[in-house]
Amino acid sequence: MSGYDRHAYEPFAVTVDLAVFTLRAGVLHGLLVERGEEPYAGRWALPGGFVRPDESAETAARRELAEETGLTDVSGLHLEQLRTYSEPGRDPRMRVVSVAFTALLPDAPEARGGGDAAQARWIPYGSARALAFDHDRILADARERVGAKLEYSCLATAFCPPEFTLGELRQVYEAVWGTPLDRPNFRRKVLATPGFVEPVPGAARLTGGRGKPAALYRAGPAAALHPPLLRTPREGRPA
Amino acid sequence: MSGYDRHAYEPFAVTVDLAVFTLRAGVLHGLLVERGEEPYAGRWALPGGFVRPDESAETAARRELAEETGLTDVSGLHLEQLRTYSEPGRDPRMRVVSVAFTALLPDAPEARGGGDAAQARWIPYGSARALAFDHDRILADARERVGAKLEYSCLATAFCPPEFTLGELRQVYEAVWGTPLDRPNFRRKVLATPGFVEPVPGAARLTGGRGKPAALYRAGPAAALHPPLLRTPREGRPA
DNA sequence: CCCTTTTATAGTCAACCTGACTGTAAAAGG
DNA sequence: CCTTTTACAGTCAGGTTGACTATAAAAGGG
Repeated sequence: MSGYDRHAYEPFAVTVDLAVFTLRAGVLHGLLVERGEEPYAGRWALPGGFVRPDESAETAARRELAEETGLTDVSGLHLEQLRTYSEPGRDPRMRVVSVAFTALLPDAPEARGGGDAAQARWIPYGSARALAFDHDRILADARERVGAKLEYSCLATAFCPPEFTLGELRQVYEAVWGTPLDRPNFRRKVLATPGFVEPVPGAARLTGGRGKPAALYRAGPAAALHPPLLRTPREGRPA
Repeated sequence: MSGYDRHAYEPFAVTVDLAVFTLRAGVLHGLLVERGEEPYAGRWALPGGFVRPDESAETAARRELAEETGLTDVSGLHLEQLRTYSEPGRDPRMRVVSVAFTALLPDAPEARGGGDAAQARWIPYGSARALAFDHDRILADARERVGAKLEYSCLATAFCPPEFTLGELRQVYEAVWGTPLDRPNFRRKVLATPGFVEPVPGAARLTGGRGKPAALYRAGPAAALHPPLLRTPREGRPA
């Protein structure tokens, strides 16, 4: 903060923007709200809002998340800072610096357009284009970050309910990465990672759809995956 | 931005803080400035300053980096957003939201206290305690991030001059991770990763200190490491 | 009620990667 | 000249991964 005591400073508006993801029927969805006013009236945008004077960005993000999803308890949800977007001109009205967050939800309560948004809705990722402001880019950055974190962290369980099958966990990876994974290999890898998942002791089995019932698991205490679960490297980079 | 059009907003001051790292004699150093005024007068702090109205945080960070290091060309240096710190009360005078950046320098020009700081100096990481504001935490977060990125990216070359030996590259990993690495295995791994480094074609050899002269390499076109170069997992997490 | 489809789970096998280690070469310093 | 230091080549066993086969247990359709 060398310029701290010498230069005059200009005030900025500070907002949070939320890239909220969930899985519905094995497809990655993002939460979007329809704007009611100019600029970008009628366009879809990420939920978010101003940071209040007594809040940190994290606190504001969690408050907005609760307002927008209609969930009464968002304390256990995964919420993580993505990055801050501060280009001049990203908001046509004034100078706005926005701290973007990524949130992951296990199930998808139908979004009630809480707060002040006209309406909120879960949209399959990729089917919404031309969002307001620079929200297309924020959403893409968030998805990329989530995909990368699946490789070396236990983040995937944040998409799952408290008890889940390994098939559901695999669907998280497949939906976010957009690649099918080998079932037996995925199973072996997950079970070999200490602390990733732990079996639910009771003779617990679940019948969701067709095939053989699957054993239930809970998220384990581990936060990181050692060694990581890597996406197939697209191609070797040529020298 | 659901609250965008309904709630009044409060202005914030927006600053950038820089965690600048370099290697001197194989030891990780951070760039710190001594504060000349209250609060925290006389204490060490991260370099940084206010974001100007026509700047993005990235632009402001690069400008401050040039001012603080005295380098005439900082365009090629690695500069990356770390995260944003926004706790109320992190600055006793006013509401300041700070976007923190991490920068990596190959060599260490003796820091001239450019800009407005009383003086700027390279301090071995870990020997400076009780920095001003929340800068201890920012610096620790930055080091952790750099250590993690060394695993799965080609970031290490950002600490090296344009041409370097594999020994120098290995010292980067050892200094940031605080662990000695096996020389032959490190060499094998780096050379087996396509695009990480490429040999300097001329009969290029360098004599730095003692032993056998080493071949010179340049940074290659790759940005990511596949598969990653992992730190030894400290210990298996107990179930 | 049988047969097909779907999913879970067990297991095999070869290729690859990694960590630990040995050996040789080429310089500097005493 | 001998020791120390660093670079570099190579070996070897164990672990991990990707590809693949096989079996079990359910649902759905005829």
